[in-house]
Amino acid sequence: MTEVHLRDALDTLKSTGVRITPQRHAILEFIIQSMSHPTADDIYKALESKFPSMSVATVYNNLRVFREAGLVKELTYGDSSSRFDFVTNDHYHMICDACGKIVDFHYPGLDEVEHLASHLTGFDVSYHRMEIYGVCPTCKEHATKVQ
Amino acid sequence: MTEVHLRDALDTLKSTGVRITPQRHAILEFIIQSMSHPTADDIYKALESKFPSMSVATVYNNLRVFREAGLVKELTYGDSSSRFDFVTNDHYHMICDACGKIVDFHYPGLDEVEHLASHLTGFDVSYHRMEIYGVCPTCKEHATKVQ
DNA sequence: ATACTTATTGTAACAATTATAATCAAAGAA
DNA sequence: TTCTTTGATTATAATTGTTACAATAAGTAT
Repeated sequence: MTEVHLRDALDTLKSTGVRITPQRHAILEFIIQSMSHPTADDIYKALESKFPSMSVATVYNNLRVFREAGLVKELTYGDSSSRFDFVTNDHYHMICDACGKIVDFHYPGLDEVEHLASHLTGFDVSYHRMEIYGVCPTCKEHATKVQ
Repeated sequence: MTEVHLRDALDTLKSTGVRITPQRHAILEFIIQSMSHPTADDIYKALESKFPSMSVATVYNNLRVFREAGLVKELTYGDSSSRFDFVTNDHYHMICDACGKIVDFHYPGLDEVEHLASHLTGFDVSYHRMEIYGVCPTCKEHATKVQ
């Protein structure tokens, strides 16, 4: 699964004339196989043993390249730094208010909402995103133990 | 309408023991009557004629106070700074990819999605947010003219 | 090989936000 | 009232995520 995604992603890059460097390959691979919506710094730290001389700027540069190619989405929440999510099929995010963990879940597209919104506002809709906030099972358990 | 909201908000603050200073009153009033989801800097600039000596820190401090009291929500998008939205009844945001304008629209709560997500992930849900992206009527018109 | 383009690196700059310390204002107790 | 305490504001320094820039390195094509 991961391999298929990676191969597709590399094809997409190649077809748009973007050179595939070892750094780019590694960053992309990390985002795809990591299920954790990493920050730029997460990626930087995860790869520094493999690429000791890689600059943070390279991570940011390439995240921008990937974003422009439509391969990753940038997620900004209240906390300091952006998280990056590999674009596969439609899914939404469940975010724990206590520990910040992000869990994906799938739901059939909210076409009806998009249509209504478009009708009400006159916008041409391109996409939407949704986040649900709450407390994850682990934090719930912890909270009840603490009491 | 605005006045009612402001009075309610001040009551909420009073009931939680938060002192209502002239700055707080002005910031709250501005957020409520402004329909534009202002940034901290927008608020600071808008009030500097009224409070020439007010510090940016005061704006940030009080936005945090209001957020903790549940009066405002912080919205973070890709762009640099957070926007602040007075909490009234459930609504979502339509955002223009071209000019960044944010337009509210109302939609009956997405209870079904919340329930499914809760069931799938085991989270206790507290709330959700959704943004729809697209191109606003003004930018559409402009784009066609430019061609 | 040579020239040309593109990517990476290292570092400086920037901008939003937060932390800190000092001053100021309000509220309560004596 | 005056004193004391608490909380708010101010001004500024520090922090942090991100971007800009110039120099170097690596590919690509002629």
